Amino acid sequence: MKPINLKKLAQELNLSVATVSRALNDRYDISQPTKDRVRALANKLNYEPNPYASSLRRQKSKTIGVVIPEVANHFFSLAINGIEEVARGNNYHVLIYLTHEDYQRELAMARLLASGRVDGVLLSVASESEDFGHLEFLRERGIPIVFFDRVYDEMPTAKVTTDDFESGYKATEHLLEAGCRHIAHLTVSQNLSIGRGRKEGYIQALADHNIVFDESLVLVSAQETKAQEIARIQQLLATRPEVDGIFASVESQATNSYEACRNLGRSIPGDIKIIGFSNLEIASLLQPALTTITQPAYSIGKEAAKILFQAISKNRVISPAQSLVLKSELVVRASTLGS
Amino acid sequence: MKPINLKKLAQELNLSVATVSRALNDRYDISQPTKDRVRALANKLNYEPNPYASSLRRQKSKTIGVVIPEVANHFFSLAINGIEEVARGNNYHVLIYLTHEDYQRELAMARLLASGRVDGVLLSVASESEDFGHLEFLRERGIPIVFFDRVYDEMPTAKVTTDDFESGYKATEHLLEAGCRHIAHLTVSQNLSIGRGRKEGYIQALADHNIVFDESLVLVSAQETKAQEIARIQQLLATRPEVDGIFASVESQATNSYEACRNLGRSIPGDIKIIGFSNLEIASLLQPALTTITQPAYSIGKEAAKILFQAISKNRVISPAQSLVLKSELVVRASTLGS
DNA sequence: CTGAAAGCGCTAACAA
DNA sequence: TTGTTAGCGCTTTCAG
Repeated sequence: MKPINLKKLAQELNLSVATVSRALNDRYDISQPTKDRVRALANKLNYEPNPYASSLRRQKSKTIGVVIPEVANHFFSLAINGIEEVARGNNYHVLIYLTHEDYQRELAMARLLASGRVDGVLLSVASESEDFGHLEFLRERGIPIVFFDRVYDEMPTAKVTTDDFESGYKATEHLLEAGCRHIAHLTVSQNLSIGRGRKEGYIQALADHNIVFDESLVLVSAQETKAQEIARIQQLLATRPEVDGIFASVESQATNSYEACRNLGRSIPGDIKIIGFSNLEIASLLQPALTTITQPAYSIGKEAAKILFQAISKNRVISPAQSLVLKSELVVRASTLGS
Repeated sequence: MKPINLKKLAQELNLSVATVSRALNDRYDISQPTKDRVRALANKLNYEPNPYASSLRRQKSKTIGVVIPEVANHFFSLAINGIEEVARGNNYHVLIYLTHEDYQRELAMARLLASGRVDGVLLSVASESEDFGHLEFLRERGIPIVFFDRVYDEMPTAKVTTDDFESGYKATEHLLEAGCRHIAHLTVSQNLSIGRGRKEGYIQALADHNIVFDESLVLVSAQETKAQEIARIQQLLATRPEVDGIFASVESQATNSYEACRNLGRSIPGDIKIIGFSNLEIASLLQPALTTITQPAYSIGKEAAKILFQAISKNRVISPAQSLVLKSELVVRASTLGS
C-alpha cells in the first residue's frame, strides 16, 4: 500500500541510501555483488523511484509537453503518435495540452510549462494567437521549443513543416488542369503560416494560369460550429454560382464542402471539383472519393520530437537551421475528375 | 534565463521563504499588505512555482495518467478531449501513454505510473492483455483507476462503458430486419469486455430470430496491417458467398469491409449490408453512407475523468457502484438499406 | 567500494 | 502575523 523508497531498501539491506541509489543507477563504483543484492530486493518489492524527487534533484523532468489545437483530428493524432513513439524511446513522458485554438489557453499553458515541469515543448500554434510573448517567455526560461506544422516564424528555433506553398500551388494547378476556372479557397486564419503559405501557392498558381485572383472567393474559417461552417460555404456557393472548384486548406473544410454541395444539389465533380488537405485514411471511400493533399503527419511528429530530444540530451540550444520541410503528397481521386 | 524561486522572492522582499509561500498560497494567516507585496513581485518576475518540489512535499502530483491503445482513432481522441477538459477544470495535467494494444507496454506503463507520478489513472485496456496483475499492482500502490470502454471487469473500481450487449443486439437486429440472413461478425479480441458484450448481443439477436449462430462467420481482428485485415475479410466473403450482412465491432473493420466489398465487386447494400461501431463524423459522406452504432465518446471520457477527480479530491476510494453505462446510438444510413 | 551530509524548492509544524 | 526548522525522496559531492 505505502510506496516503498530508498530508505526502506537501505534499511533492509544494511546499506546506506547513497549506495542503494548508486547501485540502482548502475554506477561504476559499486561492486557487482552489492548491485545484485540491491536489484534483487528492489525487484522483489517492486520498487519504483519517486520521479519528482529525482526531477527536483537533477533538475530534469524526463517529460515533454505537447501543445496542440485539438486532438480529434487525424493530422494531430497521427503527429502525437509519432511524438509518443520517440518520447518512449527516450524514456520520456508526454504531457498533452489542448488549446482549442484559443489564445488565452495557449498563454496559460505556456506559463505553466515555464516552471520546470517539462524539459522541452512541441507546439503547433492556435489560430487565434497573434501575439507570441508567451512563447518568447518560455524560451527565455530556457525551455527548448520545436514548432510543428503551425509555426511562429520569428522565433529562432527549429520548425518542422510541410511545403505549404508548393502544396497550395499543386492543389490549385490540379484543379485548373481539371478544367476549373473559378476556384474558391477555404482557408484558416491568416495568422497561421500554413494558412498564408497555402493561400500564396493558390494565388501564384492562378497567376501562372492567367486567372485573376478574386479575394471574395476566399473564405476564412471562423472557428464556428460545423453547421455554421457548412452554412457559410453554401452561402458562398449560392452567391457565386460560377464557382466550379474548391480548394480546402484543412480537412474539415473539405468534408464540410461535400455537405454543402449535397445540400445545394451540386454534383461533385460534375458541377464542382474539390481538393482538400487531409489525413483521412478513408478519403477513398467518400462519395465521391476525395482528392487530397496528404501531409506526412506521423513523420512530422516524429521528426519534431527527434530534434527536441537531440537538444535535450546534448543540452544544446536548437538552431533554426535544424528546421525540416517535409513533402506533402497529392493523391488524385474522383472528386477532381476532369470534365 | 534562470528559473526564479521562492528564495529569490524572499530575499528581494526581506521576508522568509515560508511567508512568501504562504502568501502565494493565499493562506489566512498572512496580512493583506504582505500578500499584495509578494504577489506584485511574483507577477513582475513571472514566478512559477516548481511543481516537482511541491509534489514531493505534498505527495500530490496534480497529474493524471491516461493509458489508451491508440490515439489515431476517433473514439479515443474524442475521449481524450473530454478527459482533458475535466482535467483542466481541476488544474490537473494529463500524461498520455499509448499501448498500441501491446500487453508488454501496458505493463511497463503501469509500473511507471505506480511511482507517484500521477494521482490517478484512466485506462482502456489493450486487447492483448490477459493478465491484469499490473493493474492490481497499481491499485495496491494506492493509485485510483477508472476504466473506460475497455475494462478489466474483476477490479472493484468504477468503469464507464456503453451498453455493448444491447448495441450488439440492436445492430444485429437491424441487419436482420433489413433482410440479412447470413451475418458475419467482425470483432476484436475476446479478452475485451467490449468484444464479448457485442458478440453476445449478436448471438442473442440471432437466436431471437431463429437463426443458427455460426462461429465460422466470426472474424477476430488480429492486429495486423490494414491490407492484411482487408485480405482476411475478402477471404471470408469469398469462401462464404452467402454472407449478406456484416456487423463490424470497431470502426476500422467497417471501413475495411467497404474496401473488401469494393475489391470483390460486391455492392453495398445490394449484395451486402454493413453496420459498424464508429465515431466517424463523416459516416454520412461514405459511399454508401455507413449505418453506425455511435458511442458517446466525449462523454465517456468526461464522465470517467469526473469520477476519478471526485475520488482524488475527496481522497476516497472509488466504488464499483459509481460505474456508468452510457447509451450508444443507432444511426441508420444507406449501407443497410432494406432490400 | 561505501557512507555521511548537503541540498534540489517547496510546505507544514511549531515557535515567537 | 511572521520566522525557524525539518523533511518530502532522491542524487551527488566529499571523505574514508
